Amino acid sequence: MKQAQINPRKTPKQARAKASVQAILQAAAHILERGGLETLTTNYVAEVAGVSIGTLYQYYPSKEAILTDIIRQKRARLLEDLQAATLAMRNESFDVTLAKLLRAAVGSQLHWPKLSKALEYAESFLPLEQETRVLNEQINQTIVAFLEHHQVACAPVAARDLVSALRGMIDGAGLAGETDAQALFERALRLARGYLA
Amino acid sequence: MKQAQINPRKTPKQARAKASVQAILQAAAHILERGGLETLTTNYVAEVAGVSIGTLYQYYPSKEAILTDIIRQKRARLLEDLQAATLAMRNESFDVTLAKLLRAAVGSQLHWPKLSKALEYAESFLPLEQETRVLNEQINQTIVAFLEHHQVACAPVAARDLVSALRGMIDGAGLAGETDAQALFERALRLARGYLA
Amino acid sequence: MKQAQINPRKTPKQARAKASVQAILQAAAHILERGGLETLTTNYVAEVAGVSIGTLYQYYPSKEAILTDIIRQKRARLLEDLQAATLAMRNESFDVTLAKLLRAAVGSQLHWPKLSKALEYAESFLPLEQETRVLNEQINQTIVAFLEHHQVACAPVAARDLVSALRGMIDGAGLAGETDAQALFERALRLARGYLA
Amino acid sequence: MKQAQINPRKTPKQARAKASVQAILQAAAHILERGGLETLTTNYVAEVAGVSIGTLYQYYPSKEAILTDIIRQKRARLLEDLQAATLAMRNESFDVTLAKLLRAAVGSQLHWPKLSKALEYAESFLPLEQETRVLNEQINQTIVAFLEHHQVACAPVAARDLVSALRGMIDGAGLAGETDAQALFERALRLARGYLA
DNA sequence: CATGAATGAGTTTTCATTCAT
DNA sequence: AATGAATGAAAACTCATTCAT
Repeated sequence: MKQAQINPRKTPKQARAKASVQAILQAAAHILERGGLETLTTNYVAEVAGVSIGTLYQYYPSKEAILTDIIRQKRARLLEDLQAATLAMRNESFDVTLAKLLRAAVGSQLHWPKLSKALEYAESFLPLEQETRVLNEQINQTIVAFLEHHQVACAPVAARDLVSALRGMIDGAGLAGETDAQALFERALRLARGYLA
Repeated sequence: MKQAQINPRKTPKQARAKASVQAILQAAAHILERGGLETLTTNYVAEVAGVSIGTLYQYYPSKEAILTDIIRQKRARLLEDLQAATLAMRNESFDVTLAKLLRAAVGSQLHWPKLSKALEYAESFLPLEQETRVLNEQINQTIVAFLEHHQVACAPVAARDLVSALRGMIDGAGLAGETDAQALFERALRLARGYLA
Repeated sequence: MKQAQINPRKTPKQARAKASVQAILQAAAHILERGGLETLTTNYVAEVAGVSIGTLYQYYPSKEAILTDIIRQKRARLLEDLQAATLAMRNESFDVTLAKLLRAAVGSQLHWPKLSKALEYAESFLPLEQETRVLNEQINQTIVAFLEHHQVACAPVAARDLVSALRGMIDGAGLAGETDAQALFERALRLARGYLA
Repeated sequence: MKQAQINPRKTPKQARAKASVQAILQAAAHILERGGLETLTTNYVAEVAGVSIGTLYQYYPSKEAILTDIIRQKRARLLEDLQAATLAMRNESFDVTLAKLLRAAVGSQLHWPKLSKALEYAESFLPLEQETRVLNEQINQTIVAFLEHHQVACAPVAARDLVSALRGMIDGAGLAGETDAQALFERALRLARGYLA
């Protein structure tokens, strides 16, 4: 098993270059959503992105680097949403903040279920780069902080349980074809409240 | 996108042949548990199984067929366990049967978390053969029957939610290094009871 | 390019063994007629013949040996027919003997055109064993003798031309789906008579 | 029985790419002429062509695709020659045009007899692509038109007979080591004229 | 910077043949 | 003699990655 270089190669400065990078990431995400990890090949990503394979390798030194970058972006956005959800937690009831958190979670996963599942599986074998590991840690801390603020016992374990259970549940619903975020949110709320009761 | 043949090629009759097939399946499972889907190659499976590549292809026409067969075996065993758990449900309290079900679920997944996760991901892109689809349906029916027997509303949706949430949670715990089945079982119980309350 | 052993391994003496050899040859011929050389595999021949692959190798040391034996049989039968056709040539007109020869040629090829073509192509790369080379030589001699008896100039070349042209023509008709031996025979007669005029 | 993809993969645009494709086709033709179909392997073709196996598969998705393309090229050239031969047929005698046609036929086959035979045999099991089927049809039409212009009865059958008989005869001569095109041409003329008399 | 042709290690898969039972 | 499980060399084919233009 070779250890691929995963840090992005160079930061694009020109507008055209930024567009290429975005096109690559979006193409990869589309491919994952349609066919999963086993259909993700660099040549295909370049083709769908409308750039040459050479250009792709200008910005990403390996296929893993692309995957890692998608994960990083997703995590960064999720962290933002979770932090926004807990921003006012000191002045809010437990239920209100929890609802905000769950809406963020559902929103981040429901509409691209295959993509979510593929990225989740990819995380299990990719050597994530520093930045993404930090993001994951911050996501975890955000949940832990919320739970501890409300005196939940064993907050770290509870946070892990909730995160993985909710991921599973939302993915399951998405793969089964559900699209009604509100309905799913209500069940997620039941799950989380029940577990924490 | 090539559609691989997934039905086993011939049924081994002699004892020696059965041993080969078992060796192949066990080798593949070991490889998945150690390195995940991306390390599963037919040559490597044959090597670990201690058979020649030709022998492997006598019994399985493709890598996908091996994966499919592992999934089928796992599902068959899980179904057995779940059916055993619900056997006496008419004379038992809700909580007692639920506990039996959750013990079966935890037992089936906790000790081979990477294998579980890999198989679960594999299911999402493999065209499962008839038999496995039937097994999955029966597993689902077993849960649904249990829920309906206790007047749970929307039993089908609840069954799906619970199954996917629990799978996520148990995998998450296993990948995090947990091995204490009892502790995990208690949290799983909280999750399930809370959701169904 | 390995030089395969092509002589039959042992001459079957028991009735059962003779039946096995015949079954093998017929199976191979059927397979060639249906799918050509590229579908002829030893395991498939054994399966169609209803014998085990081990039994097949009891009688033929290689795939080439089977092909060679089919060719030998075909050639032996053709030689017989051609010799019968020329038996009375000293007391017959040119046209009468020629007609007999052509009937034999058409009869030997028309009904299994793909088989004929496959064997013909196989001859071009197989190291034919002694016996078959002798048969081919005798076939040629039979034609040459006939032509010389009627004072045809350059009989050896003419014999070769006629044999290969007629083979091509009969195969072409057979592959095009013709089955009317009489009609084809008449055109073959025109071809041969015209060439020799 | 797997159905291989036979359409060329991408059309080479740069000069370098065109050179690669030509090298591949020529290498394959050489290999066929030297050793026949059974010595034609993609790795060997790539080696002889002086390109990597990957390059070969950039342009041809399978061995069959290479064969098909060689056939297509051969047929295209033959059609050109036959059309040139019949261009002035309305102002020429039957014999003059026929001679031109036969020179084209002899010229196209005599010098690469094993290649011709291999391609002819390959045609019998390859699912030819549209373009080659059209070429074959046009070749046939060219002969039929010539025959009909001279009031030959049953022109379609006669065309088929002549084409397959001549192919067989020329191949037979070539495989026997003949290289004198003129001598062969004269015998071909006798054959054709005799048949059509 | 962008392109796309070329590379070749690595995988999958086949099939003639052997050999223990 | 017959069986069929096992073998492994060899063939087909993929795809991440490099590099000349």
